[in-house]
Amino acid sequence: MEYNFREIEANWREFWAKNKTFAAKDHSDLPKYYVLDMFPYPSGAGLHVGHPLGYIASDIFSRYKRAQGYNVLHPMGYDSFGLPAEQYAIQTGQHPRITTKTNIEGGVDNQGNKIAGYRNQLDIMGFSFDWDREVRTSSPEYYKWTQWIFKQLFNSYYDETQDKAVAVSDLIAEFEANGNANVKATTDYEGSFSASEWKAYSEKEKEACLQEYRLAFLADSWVNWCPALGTVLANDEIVNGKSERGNHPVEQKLMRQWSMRIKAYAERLLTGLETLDWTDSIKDIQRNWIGKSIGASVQFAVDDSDKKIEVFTTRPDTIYGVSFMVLAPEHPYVDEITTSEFKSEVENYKATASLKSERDRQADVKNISGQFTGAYAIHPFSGEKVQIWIGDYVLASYGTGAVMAVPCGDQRDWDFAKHFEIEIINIFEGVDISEGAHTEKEGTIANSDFLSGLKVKKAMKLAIYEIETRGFGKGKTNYRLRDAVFSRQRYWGEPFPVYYKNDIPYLVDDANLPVTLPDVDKYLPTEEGEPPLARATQEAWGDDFAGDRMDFNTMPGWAGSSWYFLRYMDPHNENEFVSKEKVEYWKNVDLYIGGAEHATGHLLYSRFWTKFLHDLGHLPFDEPFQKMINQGMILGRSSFVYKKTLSIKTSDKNTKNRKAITLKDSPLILPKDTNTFYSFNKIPSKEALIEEIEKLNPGHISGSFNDYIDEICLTPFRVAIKYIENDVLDIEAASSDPIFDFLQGAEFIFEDDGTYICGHEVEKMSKSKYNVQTPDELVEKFGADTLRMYEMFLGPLEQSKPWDTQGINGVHNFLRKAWRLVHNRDGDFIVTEGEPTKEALKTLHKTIKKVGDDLDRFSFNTGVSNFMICVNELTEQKCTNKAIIEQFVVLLSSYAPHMCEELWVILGNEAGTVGTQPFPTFNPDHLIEANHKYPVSFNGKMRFMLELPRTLSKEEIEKEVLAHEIAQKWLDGKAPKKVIVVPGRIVNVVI
RNA sequence: GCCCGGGUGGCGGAAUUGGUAGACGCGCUGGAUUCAAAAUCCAGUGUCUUCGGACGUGCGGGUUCGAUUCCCGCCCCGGGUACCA
Repeated sequence: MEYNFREIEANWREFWAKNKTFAAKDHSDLPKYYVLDMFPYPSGAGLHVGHPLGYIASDIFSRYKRAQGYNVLHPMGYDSFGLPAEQYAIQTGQHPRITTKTNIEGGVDNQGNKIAGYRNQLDIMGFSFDWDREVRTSSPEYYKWTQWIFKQLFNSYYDETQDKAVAVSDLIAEFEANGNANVKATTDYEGSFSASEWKAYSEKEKEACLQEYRLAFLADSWVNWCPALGTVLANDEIVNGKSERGNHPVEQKLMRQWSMRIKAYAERLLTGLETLDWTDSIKDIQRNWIGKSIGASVQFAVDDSDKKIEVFTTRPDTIYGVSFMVLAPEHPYVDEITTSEFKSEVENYKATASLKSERDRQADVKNISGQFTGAYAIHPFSGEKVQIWIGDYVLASYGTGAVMAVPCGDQRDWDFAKHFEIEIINIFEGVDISEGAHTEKEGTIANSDFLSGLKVKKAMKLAIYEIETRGFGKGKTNYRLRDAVFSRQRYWGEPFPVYYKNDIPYLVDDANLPVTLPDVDKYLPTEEGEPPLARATQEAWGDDFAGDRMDFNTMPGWAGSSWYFLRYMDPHNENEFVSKEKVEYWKNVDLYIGGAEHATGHLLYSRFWTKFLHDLGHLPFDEPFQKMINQGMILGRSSFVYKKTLSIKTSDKNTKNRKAITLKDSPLILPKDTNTFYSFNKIPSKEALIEEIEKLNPGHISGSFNDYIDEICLTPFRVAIKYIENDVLDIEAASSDPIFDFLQGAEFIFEDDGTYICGHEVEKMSKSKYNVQTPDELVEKFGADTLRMYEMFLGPLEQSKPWDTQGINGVHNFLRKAWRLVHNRDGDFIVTEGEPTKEALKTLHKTIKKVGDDLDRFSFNTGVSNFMICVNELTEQKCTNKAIIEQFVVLLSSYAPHMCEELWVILGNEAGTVGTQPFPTFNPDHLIEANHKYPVSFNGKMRFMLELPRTLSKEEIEKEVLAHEIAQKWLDGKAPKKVIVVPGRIVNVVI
């Protein structure tokens, strides 16, 4: 029988599905192991070969863990709320629910495109997912519990005394008993009230106060508003001042929004990182994002005013270096403190600053701007008057939105002072600050009263002490992490379990969850600018409707993904989000595989929610993902054909049109555009092209032409990679595709062998670049086992690498060779019983050791190499021994499960059991040899190999080596200075 | 600018604790088989070479008997972040 992968793979997939071979048991005496993949958003474009990379690795690892005797939880689901389905709905009117279902289950979209379906695409890869546990974040059964968790957050506040989340009902009880005097909570509330005052508050006032404590709260906050998307965005959804999705501009807007008080967890999110087995790079990204800085908050009184400006500084030791203050233009005090003399200038500056987009401000780092307000602050220690300025280098959203400027110790303050000719006080002993600030946190403080003569570190401590004892402020830790905006003005997301009565938000009762997403007539904002859900009629909300109105927002994408790993443990539980018993058994994720791009979004929010649910006693752990591996991106390899229509880039920025290029006032004459395509190795050189142009422009082109013209080349056109094999273009097939009909009737300059060779470039895989490779095509051509092994063979999992199918034959051949190990030329099955040879045992055990070690360190690519070496050796040995082959099949089964199941049955074993066989045990005895081949080096350079018995002593080895004729030659009669002998390894002779 | 990764043949990559640099695969070259092609098999394949050997892991130094691996300085590429007070 030939290796008929199509038939074999189809049969086994059916077998696994029918027998639920990979179902995880919730009750087991076996130790548990939880392997999780980041679940995908099911887009209409389907999977390309980059997506399954991580899934293949996690699948291999799951199978390995099962072989090691673990009860493995390895689920898959869909992060199925999201923008693309909604955009599609806006364009086509099709309900996102339907689009989403089609994208998952396959079918035809309403434009007639065939959709393969994520599930089908995943299935053909032979993954050992426990599909009975599938979750979809957009299903009401799932988001019921997302809403429930939101309610817990709403009903909790962060108690800083206990350092955990506590029920708001406890807080209310405390307010009723003692007011807020003894409450130490993470809050935006600044006032104080007594118990009787609290009791006198109206319901509305009470709720307004509580909102400032709740972990999920409504607040008017400056949000990132994206007009093009019609929604607010979280900080992590913005890249370079534009929306991550669609690259639209984002502006600051004050809006009433749901937020999450993630700041309360800043310190725990930071320290928790130390317990995690994640890459340093991801941990660093999170550390930077949290952005802890230690210093002091100091109050500066404003002269002739009762206002006090609070600043945060990390350098309280430099307080005597303060020569001015700067407020953010948006700072609330600006209008009040500005003197009449400077009113109009300040107004102008504020207007200019507000017009500048976030992006402009970033681009404008070099441009120093600011405006004096006319007001002065009183230095708390020296009592001197310092000018108060506003400047857009101070951000309203960080710290207190105001800084004490110390130009001698901060470069930005220094630049500002220089620019506006403000005094620069030097408070560093023996440091020259004429050319720039002294920003290092070292040196001795001078010219600073009680701080003079102290080293920076000591001065900092003393300064904070004095600031506190004299009542100017206190030591403080500041975090860059902002509270996370949790509302989105979109349709396709979780509705909030919230209704309003007299503008007071109330939660929907647990018994009435989920609040299901109502149908609407259009997926667009209302004419009044309300979110799409405002379109839903009371009937559309059905029984969910309560109060005056429902909340019109939906939750952001990260709501559902923050806890999905918990739901897999207990996906059908109707009474709890996960049962205590099950979460107690499965605990947190042991291995999480996914992209590094979620470092500041999903990975931070999941940690936040996990810690929160832990605080409430629902989870026995407070970190969701113990170990994480970030797979690299698979890049596309785009192919190009080259048409002889010259592309010219000039250093002259004004010349956009190549035909407008002029030389010595007369237009540059270019060779006529042709319809001729040059094969890659036949492309005329730049010199040849210039020569051609010279002929057309006699006397105009000189040596300076090369300086003037940056680049001159044929015009490249992309061609879909499906028409290309080993860079050879199938002209006939490509030109019959309407997208590439420009090839029809074109002339071609071929290679000498008559083929047309394409050029290529490595870039991101995308539809528009015609370089997308789907797994489906490759599975059809080579089989899933080949694709699985090839994706692993490509290189280390964590590294980005270009996709190139050229090597896939090599892996396919390996599997055929493995198949032939037990089949003769006629395809008949052949194995021999009896004792294996010593050689075969050595090969097998060497492979067991290496493959096992490779799996333990997630080195899947070297694992594939080791299988290849094993098969090469066994083939050479003509080994057909059953015992050896069986062990080999078990070893290989995690990588190539279909073929191994088949071979396992052919070998006479029970169907479907290869995956539960114990991982073969390594026996080092089989590797021990009587002799060792010593590499013998002279001065560190290997000269010859010498096989010697392992029993020899150092002295005997040295004697044998020196007596060897090649050694004699290298010694050339001289005595060696030294001989290093590492028994069982190497010999190095120093001469 | 700062913080993380990374730089090894024509290509993807290997070398796990400082011990034979280039495993394995692709590609390429030659040969066998074939009417021919595909497939398969065999041999070769870092560079230079006076065929003795010399050089060789981004560059320059250092430690060591021995460095892709450790240390110092620099260059380049990828990712993150950026008036963060």
